[in-house]
Amino acid sequence: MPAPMPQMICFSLYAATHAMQRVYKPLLDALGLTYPQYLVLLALWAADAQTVGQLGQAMQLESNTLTPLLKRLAAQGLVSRARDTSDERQVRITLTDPGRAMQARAAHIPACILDKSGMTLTALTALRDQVNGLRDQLRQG
Amino acid sequence: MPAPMPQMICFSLYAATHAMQRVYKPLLDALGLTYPQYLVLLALWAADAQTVGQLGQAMQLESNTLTPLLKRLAAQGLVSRARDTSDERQVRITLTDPGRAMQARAAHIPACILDKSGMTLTALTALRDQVNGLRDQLRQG
DNA sequence: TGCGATTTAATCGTGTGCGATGTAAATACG
DNA sequence: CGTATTTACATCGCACACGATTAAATCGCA
Repeated sequence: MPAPMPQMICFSLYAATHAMQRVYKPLLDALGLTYPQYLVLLALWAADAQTVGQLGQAMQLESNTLTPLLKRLAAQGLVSRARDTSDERQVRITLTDPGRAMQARAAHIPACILDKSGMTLTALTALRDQVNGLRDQLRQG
Repeated sequence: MPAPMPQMICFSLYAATHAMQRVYKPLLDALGLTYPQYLVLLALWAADAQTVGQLGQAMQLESNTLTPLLKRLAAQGLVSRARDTSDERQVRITLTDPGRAMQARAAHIPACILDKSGMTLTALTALRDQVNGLRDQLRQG
């Protein structure tokens, strides 16, 4: 697709993101998770009992996307959704026992991805930092 | 989101792609286009009269995604869809006059994106090549 | 204290992505 | 030839993303 640069970088990110998701797909299917659901669980494994808004800030998503996704995670019994008692506007998302147990069941995934990326950890880290830099520029611009 | 590397690069791409689409959004809204629709038009501006399969290969998308998208472009009068006379299984997508005219109406977009990226053309090119390299590795792995 | 403004989620409609399946045209092969 | 297989696209269902709107709780401030 010959085109001026900005299109090429945007298509590049678009295609790489889809390619990445396709690599994750079979691994996550075995756990009954989608890619965004997995990302939310990662956030909760790092810090449990976050509000919808906090998760939204971490993932850069609004409640219109997160609410249905979180309801599906709750329907699977991986998280519980409860209004915060001190501020009933907020809904706090908490891992259940199966939700915490899922972390161990997903523990092998990072190594699989690193393997399939065909890159060294160092190169991947450098690439991540550059992509994050672009993302931050785009956010504030 | 503290997590092992592969998650960080995957989330990095995920977030950067969304950030990129948010930058394009207001520019494309003015033209009545979505981001994937714009990418398809870019492909057609580069090479007109492609089949659904050829577009799918360029975009790495299947007909289940492209068919409805192309129908919306056709409904807007930007492309026409016609069975290939020599092989009726194939549907050939051809730009209409308004579809070709759209190229001029979208000509200012690349400069806007480059500006908002806050990066030099050289840096953006290098980043694109790295991301494409990762994408290719993931595809074949 | 009371009432408007703000904050936080949820809901609704549209448009992708994608697995699974269906259908018709073209091809392969006995 | 005629039938099986393959190819190319379309259809269906589900799960994101996201703009716009709504509803409830909280806050600010007279």
